[in-house]
Amino acid sequence: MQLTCNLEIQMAESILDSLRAGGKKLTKPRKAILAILEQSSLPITVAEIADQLKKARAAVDLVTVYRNVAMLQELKLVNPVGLHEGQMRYEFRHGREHHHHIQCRGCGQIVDLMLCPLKKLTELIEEQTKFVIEGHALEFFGWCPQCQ
Amino acid sequence: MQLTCNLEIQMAESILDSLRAGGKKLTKPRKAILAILEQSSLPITVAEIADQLKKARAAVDLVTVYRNVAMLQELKLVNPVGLHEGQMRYEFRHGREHHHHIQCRGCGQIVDLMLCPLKKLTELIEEQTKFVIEGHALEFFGWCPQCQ
DNA sequence: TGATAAATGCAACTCACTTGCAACTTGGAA
DNA sequence: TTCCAAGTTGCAAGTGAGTTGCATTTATCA
Repeated sequence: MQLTCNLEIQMAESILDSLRAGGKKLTKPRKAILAILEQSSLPITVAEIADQLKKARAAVDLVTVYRNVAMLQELKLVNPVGLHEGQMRYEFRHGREHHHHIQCRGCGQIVDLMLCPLKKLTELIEEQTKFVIEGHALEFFGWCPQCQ
Repeated sequence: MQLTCNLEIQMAESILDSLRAGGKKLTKPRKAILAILEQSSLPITVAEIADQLKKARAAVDLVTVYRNVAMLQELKLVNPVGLHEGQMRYEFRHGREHHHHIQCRGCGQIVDLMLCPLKKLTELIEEQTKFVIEGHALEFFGWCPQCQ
């Protein structure tokens, strides 16, 4: 029976630096949460992070996951992804280009879309509205090949 | 003291037709909810609809507002607008062009953006992913002139 | 090694939204 | 005009995501 926790992965130095710069400690629960986020190729929910930690025998309280995700968001290490599902998803930022997502209305499957057509438009909107734009959310919804 | 309810407005025939076609009844609470939605120039929340009805001396239970908004969404008479505030907003569709929104991170102010750059991109994504795209959500976040 | 600031886990809470059900409207048929 | 079935409403109670308070624990650094 496998009793060791295999979440000890190599964390990029830049991430550790960001944490140190923010006066954050590298606790065991925090390392495990960071590992799950880094391993996940698509945005995941807080509950999913907690579930995976439980399965990996590194159970962490849901509250701790919420607090860590909020902290990582403040440090801009994770992006929130809102797909109008009733809960938020989060994805690691490190080493990934700015992108968007499409989700199937049938099975819920999420696919990365490695594109963003909004740079020019952002400037135009700033000119017209006098807002200073900080970010945007763009998601597509539809039906995947299997669910059509 | 004003005792009459001034929510009796002229409802577009097309809306009434959609309701009839769906086997829906035109109850007093429903008419009042439709009136609030039609009068609102920006997306509003369920709680805001209920508040406005209370002020107009036409109080309707929150549950009834939720149920009506869900029904209007199914009939495609209102659009959901998710600004990641912890609650959804809704806007009447009738007589308004497809558009998007920008919200100030300071004061929460919402402004309509009468544009959409996503038609061509949607076709491209359908080609590449083999999804059939049904809709998209695009919101901008930033700081309005007063909050900068 | 010891001090201290940060982090954790638990319990209890808030708030958006949903569900079950009995009582009440609406709108069409008799 | 009256009656009735389908649809609708309001209330109470429930669900589920996310938050808060607080006592205990842990990482970090002098």
